[in-house]
Amino acid sequence: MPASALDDIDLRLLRVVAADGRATLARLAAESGLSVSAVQARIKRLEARGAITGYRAVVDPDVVGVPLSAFIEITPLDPAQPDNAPELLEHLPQIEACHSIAGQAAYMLFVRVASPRDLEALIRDIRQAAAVNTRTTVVLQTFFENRAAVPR
Amino acid sequence: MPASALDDIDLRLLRVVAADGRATLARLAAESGLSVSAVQARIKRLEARGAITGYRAVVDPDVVGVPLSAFIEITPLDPAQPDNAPELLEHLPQIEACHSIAGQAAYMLFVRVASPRDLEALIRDIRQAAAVNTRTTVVLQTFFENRAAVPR
DNA sequence: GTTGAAACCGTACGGGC
DNA sequence: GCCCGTACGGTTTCAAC
Repeated sequence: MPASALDDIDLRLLRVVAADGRATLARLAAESGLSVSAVQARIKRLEARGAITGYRAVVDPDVVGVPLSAFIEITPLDPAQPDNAPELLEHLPQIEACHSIAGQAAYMLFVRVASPRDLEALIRDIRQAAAVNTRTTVVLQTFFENRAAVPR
Repeated sequence: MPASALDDIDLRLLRVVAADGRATLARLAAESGLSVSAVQARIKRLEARGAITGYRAVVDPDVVGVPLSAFIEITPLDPAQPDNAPELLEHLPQIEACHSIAGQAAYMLFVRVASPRDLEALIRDIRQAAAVNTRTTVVLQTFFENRAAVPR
């Protein structure tokens, strides 16, 4: 796949659409100085190239019943075994993110659950599904998250 | 602020729109069995109630030049001082999320930067801005993230 | 990239349950 | 209260340039 670099207008469009996924082509055109059609062609290119991987509504976790979140670091019980923890854990919808990390643990998960009781059950499920030890850090308060990551 | 609970249709709409922030009212109507007007009224209610806090395009960090991410735990140097680290750090755009946490550290940050060099500079900025110690865990690979968090 | 025209969509309003 | 149908203006789409 080719990789003609993003120019300033692309970055500008990405910044706007990252902040407002429903921005109209007309607004994007106004903010970039291009015509509506030119903007549309660029957006389609950005989607095709994988620069834009999707669009989502941001949902308040509290309102939909998952007010408790936590970081869970996991480490395989047997380092000799093949390690495919991400695949083994993918089916658990409470796991919002899964990163492999440098440091003592092998992976860092970010999870959302309804209650401490559900967190306990989830940790049990994770340990069992992936044969890992866990180290859980409960989130007390979230000051901000989901901030758009398109550098100026 | 009232809080009439979300019914099954609301949750269904949230699930669809969380996965596809550009889903049309027509599609939401088809998937929920309601008319376009009814769906529109519900979406507006969900936005007004704060169940939907916004819409965004998901941008590939690699493509926009921030391929390196990390978790940074921070702890105030002087526990006696008033602790307003989140406000002191808000101006740093590389910080994508800031949570206060239970455990040894006070806050967990998630950051994105272009290079190890930039990570070093960011850590220095954080220490200086908020008068904190830091403990950084570099992300080696992200298997998944941004998974929609609307429970079934 | 641009223009323009047609199809589609979001919105407001009227009405019925 | 919640829902449906319709009409209008804005938006997306795609051809031709």
